[in-house]
Amino acid sequence: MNNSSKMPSIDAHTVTTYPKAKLQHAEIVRLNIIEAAAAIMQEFGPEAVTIRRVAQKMECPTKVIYNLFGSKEGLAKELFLEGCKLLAASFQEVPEQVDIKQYLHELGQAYWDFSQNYTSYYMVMFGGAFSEFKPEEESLLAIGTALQQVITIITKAIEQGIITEKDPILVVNLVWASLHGIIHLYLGGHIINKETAKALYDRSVSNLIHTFFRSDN
Amino acid sequence: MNNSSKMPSIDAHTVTTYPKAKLQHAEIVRLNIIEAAAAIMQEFGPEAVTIRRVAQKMECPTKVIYNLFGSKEGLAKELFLEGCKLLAASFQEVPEQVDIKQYLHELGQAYWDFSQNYTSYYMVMFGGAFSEFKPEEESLLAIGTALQQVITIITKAIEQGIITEKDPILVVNLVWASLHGIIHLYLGGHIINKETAKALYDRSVSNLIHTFFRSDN
DNA sequence: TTTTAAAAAGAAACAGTGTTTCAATAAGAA
DNA sequence: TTCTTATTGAAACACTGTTTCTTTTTAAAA
Repeated sequence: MNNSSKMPSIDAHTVTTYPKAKLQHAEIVRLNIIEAAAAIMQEFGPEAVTIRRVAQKMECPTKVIYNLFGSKEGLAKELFLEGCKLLAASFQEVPEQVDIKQYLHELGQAYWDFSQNYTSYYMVMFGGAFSEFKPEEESLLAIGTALQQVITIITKAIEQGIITEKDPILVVNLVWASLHGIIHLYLGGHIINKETAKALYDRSVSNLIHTFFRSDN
Repeated sequence: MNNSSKMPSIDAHTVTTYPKAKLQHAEIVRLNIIEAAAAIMQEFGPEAVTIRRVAQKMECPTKVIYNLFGSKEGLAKELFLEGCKLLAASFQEVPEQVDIKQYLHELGQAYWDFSQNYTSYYMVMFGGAFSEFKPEEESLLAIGTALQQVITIITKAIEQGIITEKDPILVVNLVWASLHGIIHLYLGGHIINKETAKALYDRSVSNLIHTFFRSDN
């Protein structure tokens, strides 16, 4: 019985369908709409996320969504940020390794897994699934946060002198872009076979690590 | 005065706006529609290519386009194939170099230039600009043809033993995907600055060549 | 507590999309 | 010339993102 705080007994994730919450709980409705949109997206793909469909799932008029998000782009941005959180969480689940190379291999694997387990999010974030949405400053920053773990480990490797390149962001961008390229060509249907794509991916991870790390060991 | 062949004196690129050509010159109309779509796309971007707009430019009902292409996807495919031809031409304009490494550098530069000079085509071919279009067998083959020049030079390098990896397709895919990743992140707004993107690109080209070629020279 | 002004609801409409229908029309073969 | 087949071209359908507008509700002021 933890209904202690200011809000009356309303659980955002169970009770609050739209009409009961209304404007006094605008923030809760907002979160529920994002949740509804995410659910539709994950089940039917990003193209299935239409304002009307989200409104229907929320049993509310489309106007409510426009009041809270301004436009579809506004809702898309929230899904983008949600995806960034999920990616960050995926990286954080990778246990830190003493062997930096091994650690990077596993972070690379985590990135691949994310793209396969959350394909819709990946396409929204990096595949342009919502063509109306282009990442602005806040969204770009969220990607930076998600990649923080990778940036940190690369920076550490540079400080330890096992990576000769001085700019960690440059290294991260080179690695990120290369791996993204394979994932994106696969998701776009240019690489037909998943095993082929994964083999390319693993090979690319190895090549990249080999490129940036000193030759010995 | 070269109106010698079977067709009466009709120049596809000047005279034949839609109503005059009609079905007796269905193939000419077809080509004109592709041309009109391409013109709209290059001037206003892929999202501006709508059936109605193309039909308006051709002064014909939308039905004609559906009769000739079946769907918007059918028209998108033609633009895709058109782009493949342009990419192939871009590669062919690169003079063959005796130094294979140098040649690859210049082919890499040609790929970058193509993405910048024909951004709309690039987005249709590799960026999923027409979400309804996914490349099928014929389209994938057209990409292969466009990349033929690269495949050939890689194969030659393998035969000469200056690339140790045995599978030329693997090498081409790794290079292609990596470079595509950078271009795509740039076009998608994830890399804000063009100079940054180009620097990343050049560095990636160098890294890739260094990875696959024997260490000496 | 009553009045008043602002804000949100909720349906309906607008402008656009890809696509299909269907009468009127034209084309090529019999 | 007649007949059958295919094309025309406008209109409609089902969908999209978005906006308008009247009714209702809400929160603050008197």
